[in-house]
Amino acid sequence: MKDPVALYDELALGRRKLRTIFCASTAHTLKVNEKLGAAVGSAEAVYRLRAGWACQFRELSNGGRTIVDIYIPGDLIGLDTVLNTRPLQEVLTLCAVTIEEVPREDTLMQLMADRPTALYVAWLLGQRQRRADRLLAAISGLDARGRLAMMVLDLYTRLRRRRLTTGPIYHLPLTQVQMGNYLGLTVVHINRIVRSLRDEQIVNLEKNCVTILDLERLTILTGAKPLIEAAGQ
Amino acid sequence: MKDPVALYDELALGRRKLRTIFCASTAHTLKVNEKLGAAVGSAEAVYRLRAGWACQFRELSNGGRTIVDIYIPGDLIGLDTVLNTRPLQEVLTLCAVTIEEVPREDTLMQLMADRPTALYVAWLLGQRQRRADRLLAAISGLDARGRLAMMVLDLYTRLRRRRLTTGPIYHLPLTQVQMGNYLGLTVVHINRIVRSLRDEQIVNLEKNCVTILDLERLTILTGAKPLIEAAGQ
DNA sequence: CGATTCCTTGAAGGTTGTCAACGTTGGTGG
DNA sequence: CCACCAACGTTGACAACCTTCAAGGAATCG
Repeated sequence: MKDPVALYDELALGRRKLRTIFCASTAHTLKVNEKLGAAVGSAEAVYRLRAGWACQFRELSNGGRTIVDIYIPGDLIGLDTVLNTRPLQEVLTLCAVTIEEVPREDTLMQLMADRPTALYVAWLLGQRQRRADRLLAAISGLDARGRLAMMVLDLYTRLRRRRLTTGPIYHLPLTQVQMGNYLGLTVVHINRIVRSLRDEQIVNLEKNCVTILDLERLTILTGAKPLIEAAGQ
Repeated sequence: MKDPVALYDELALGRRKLRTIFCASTAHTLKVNEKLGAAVGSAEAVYRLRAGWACQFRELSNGGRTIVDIYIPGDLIGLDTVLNTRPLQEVLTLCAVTIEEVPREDTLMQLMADRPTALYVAWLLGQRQRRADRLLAAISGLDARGRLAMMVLDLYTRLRRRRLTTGPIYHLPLTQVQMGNYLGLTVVHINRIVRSLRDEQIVNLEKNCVTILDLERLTILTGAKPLIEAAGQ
């Protein structure tokens, strides 16, 4: 890259501008299990989670739901779907939530007219994409233990980066059914895996509270299957 | 949305501008199984597939690969990773390919300074995201037959939209190993599913050539499992 | 022709889903 | 306060799906 420092500065500038816009916007509070589109004003808007968690899901004609992304406080929601014609995806709160809303016409057109914010939006979209790709790789290539380990570690990393947790412990407002929808597994199996990871003193997961007991073994689970490996290549 | 027609027009304008930029750029040809970063100039660039297919993948510390997206002629490559610091993902050609390359510093900064192109880039990023989410939902919620059906149908739809195929038949430059990496299955199982779908006269898939025999049943496979269902809720 | 890669098929075993039942928790109203 | 209800968590038995292992066939290219 020609001038990485300039790019970094410009992204930081875009971030500040965006934050300013959202701070000046109207704030709403939502209860657990509310859909964003239905509860708040227009269905097509961009939101920012000030407090609480949410998730994006798709309905399977099956009847089941697949959770494709999890949002933690500070995340922007709806940037990836705002330009799409049909909203095939929806957003659900995972606990009581405070969100800042900016209606579509006010935001997006203005944001994209200014290079720093446009760059920052593109960066955010890239972040979301990388999360999706990581999840895809985990579901596609790991067994149930690896997937759960990846979820625990991934959220842990994201929370730490935002300074939302300090120790190896955090609040996880997901039911086991929802973990199953996120990881492509059934409740029953999630339950078994949770138990086995607790029995092995790797991670404790109960009452919406995650405690990482052995970070090293947890990390190993996310990358290499506990088989012959390491000689692979 | 306030003025959908204006947005649509602006996106179309951005698309034309982007196309102009790429048409004026240098074109490269690549053989099958070449990595984009290594083969062409700088590792950090944005490409456009003029002819041929490519795929984006992640290495599992396992040794295996997970294909997270498939690119067909006309697709832009690298927009989602260009702003990321570490290139944890790579792009591989699936057949002989002609690509247009625009180095990062020339493109991105200019693109994002202009609203129509910035909007179009955001739209493209949203498209890529939706593909990822669809794949995620399929792998997460469908059995092997459903996943393969979804892949066949998805690529069919994309090719038709680009006018790259007319009848219910198209060229698919993926080996069965690669299909497995894309769908989270093993070669052996892919092979069995391919056979079963052919035996049932739903889709014929041999020699890199897909022939859709029964579009209706194929569509059913992608949505509802062939079990009790439909009474679900 | 040999070498490599890809496709194909069978048998055995493991991971995960399904079904069914019960325990636990938290909230609501009599 | 207690009964009740609903949602969530937990556990066992069994079946289905998919992987692994192994081996051979087919196609492509030097």
